Amino acid sequence: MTFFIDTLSGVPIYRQIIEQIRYAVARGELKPGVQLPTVRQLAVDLSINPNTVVRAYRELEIEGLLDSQQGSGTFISSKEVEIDEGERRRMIDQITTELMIRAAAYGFTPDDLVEALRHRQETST
Amino acid sequence: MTFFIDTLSGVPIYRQIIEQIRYAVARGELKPGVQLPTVRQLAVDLSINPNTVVRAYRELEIEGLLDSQQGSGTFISSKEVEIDEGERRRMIDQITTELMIRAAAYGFTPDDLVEALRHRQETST
Amino acid sequence: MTFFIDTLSGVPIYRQIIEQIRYAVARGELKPGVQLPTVRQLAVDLSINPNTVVRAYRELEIEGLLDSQQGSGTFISSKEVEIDEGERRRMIDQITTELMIRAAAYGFTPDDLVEALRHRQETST
Amino acid sequence: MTFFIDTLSGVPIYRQIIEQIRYAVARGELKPGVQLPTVRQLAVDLSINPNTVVRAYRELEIEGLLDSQQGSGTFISSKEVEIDEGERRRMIDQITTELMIRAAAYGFTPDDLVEALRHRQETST
DNA sequence: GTGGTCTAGACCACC
DNA sequence: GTGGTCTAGACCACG
Repeated sequence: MTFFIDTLSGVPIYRQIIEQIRYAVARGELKPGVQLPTVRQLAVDLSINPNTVVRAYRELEIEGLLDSQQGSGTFISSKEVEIDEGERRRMIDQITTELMIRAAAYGFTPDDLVEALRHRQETST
Repeated sequence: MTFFIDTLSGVPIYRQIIEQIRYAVARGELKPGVQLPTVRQLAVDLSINPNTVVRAYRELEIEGLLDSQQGSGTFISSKEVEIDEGERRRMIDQITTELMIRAAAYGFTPDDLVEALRHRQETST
Repeated sequence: MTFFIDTLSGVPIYRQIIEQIRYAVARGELKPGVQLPTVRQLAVDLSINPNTVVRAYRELEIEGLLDSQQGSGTFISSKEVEIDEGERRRMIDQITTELMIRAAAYGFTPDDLVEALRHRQETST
Repeated sequence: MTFFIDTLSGVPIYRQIIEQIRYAVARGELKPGVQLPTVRQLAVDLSINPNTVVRAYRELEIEGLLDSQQGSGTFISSKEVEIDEGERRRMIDQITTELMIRAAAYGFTPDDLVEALRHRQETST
């Protein structure tokens, strides 16, 4: 997989990595057993500090999404990570809330957001 | 105006204040010349440190949205702050992008988001 | 005399009053014995707090430029205020220093300042 | 770069830092990408509180002149900060106006100022 | 009373 | 190690 890091967004790098891996798994691009880039390799590729990669991998390992095997590498965990449906529900609620507030601060209505989302879908199709 | 601070969200308090004021001005609730709560008063109301309020007010003053007058108080700036339309466009793009990535990390599609937004609107009607 | 107060400049109001009186005296517009507006009158005229006028007058009285006479008003002092020549020298040095630094922060050279000053003189002639 | 703080001038410390950085950038001493002293280091060097440095850096970051990267340091922003020529013009006007008023309060004419500026240039040559 | 500045020191997030 | 945020409390400038 390819990563895209935006150092200007203010979003921590390790978090960007985490979310992109989670996303890739969620949509099936990364299947159980697949090997991820090594810590050092990814650090070089993204021109970032290896510790940052370590931190992202470790957090996903704790979560159960990855399996790090000493000496051989890091892999997508075979055991499906079931996210509790209630938790998932709360998650999308939290996300929409935060972003409605942020959009509202610039005078955007929820309708504007919906339109922007639709526009994104069309252009990326 | 009334403020609502969520200390658990991870969003800095001063930033929450900034966005709520920006929002109130954007939707016309706070008009030019109107006085904001004093630094000390708002600090007491929100049970936070006065310096935190100072910081929020100061940032908005630099931006030109507020006018602080030593000895008399802090007011909504009389000069309209023109937000460049291009900038506003970039803003909603950035917001929706972040929204989509974070949602995708939990397996939500843009359609799920639109639905969540619609649901919000209906329930709040 | 007429006063001009700029509340947006950041320069304290009482200081603007002080400097304008000092200036008027320096160039001979206000001669010894002349009565200044009463505190209340000036406060009303400039739409400011009477205490602000009191402060300006008091500071000039301490300096010896004004004489406040209980019950009758405030007057330009009859005794010439001799400013020590050394002090005057230090004053202009301090002023030029501060303003060269401030101008330099925006990339202006002393030559730019000289030119700007000359331009002022011509346009105001 | 080296900083010089004058605690007796009445000019806030954080503002002195801001102007000296702005100046150094304006005259090309600090180029894009160059790292500034760390917050703690500069605080020690100048014998001031780290928060005061933070405040100066922060203001310049909002302005776009600096980039602060958590964990690595504070740098001169790569993106050139375009100062609008009209704004620059207004700036020197405001500065010279203030200079002339303050000088006039002590009986100095614009010519005296020009002379003082010239004198400065010669002696510093 | 108002806001402005500074200090001292804490804890967190990130690299 | 770096910067980011917040608190507590001081003193000053201003109206």
